[in-house]
Amino acid sequence: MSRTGKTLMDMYAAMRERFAHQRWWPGETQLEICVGAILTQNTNWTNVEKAIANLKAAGRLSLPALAKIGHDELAGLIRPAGYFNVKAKRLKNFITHVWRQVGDDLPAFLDRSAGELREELLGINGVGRETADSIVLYAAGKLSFVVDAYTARIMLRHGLLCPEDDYEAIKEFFESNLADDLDLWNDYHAQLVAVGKNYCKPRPACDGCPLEKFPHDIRAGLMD
DNA sequence: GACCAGGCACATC
DNA sequence: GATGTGCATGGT
Repeated sequence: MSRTGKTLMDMYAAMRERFAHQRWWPGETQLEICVGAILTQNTNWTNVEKAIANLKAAGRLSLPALAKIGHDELAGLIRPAGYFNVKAKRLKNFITHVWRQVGDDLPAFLDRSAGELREELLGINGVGRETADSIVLYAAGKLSFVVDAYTARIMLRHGLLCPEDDYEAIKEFFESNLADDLDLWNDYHAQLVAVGKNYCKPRPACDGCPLEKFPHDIRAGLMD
């Protein structure tokens, strides 16, 4: 293993010791994972849980039900997840795409190589790189490392990547330095999210800094 | 009241 | 190709 690979594994060990295995994705079925992946776009997971609970309570968390549901009803059910109008469209795009291809047989849709499935998903309007990778890794159970805002922020702050590294560069960094181990890729991303949620905030905590009383946006007040 | 949360598409330059 | 903007609820 490369020195970089060893560092990544040491980081994983440290996170794992602190948080324990995260047992992701938090969803009972492949469909629930796909739905959650779309609903969690730029949104706190607790809000997504409310939306998914609404779908379950309404008996709408199935491919046939979602294939039939109208925009207004769907938007109303997923309202707590935020961006409910755009997410209703994105969810519909995904469901319609799958339904036309395999009907109610989601496992059949997911049953192809990671690369092929990723490209297929990226062709759906509303499914971007993170959403596609989440579905490939967590719903299909195939090797595709998931990069998110936490991942980029944490790795940047630890000097393991540059500000100009884009999604694909970060993804490649992990995929080429970690062993091809589904459980490792699964939990590595989940551990990074745990670190991000608990410690690695956009505005770093600056307790004790001599400049603490000067706000980070000090220039805004000087521009008048 | 401000900030933040497991993005993405689209308009504009 | 890079940058800016709209989308929206709910917790801290």
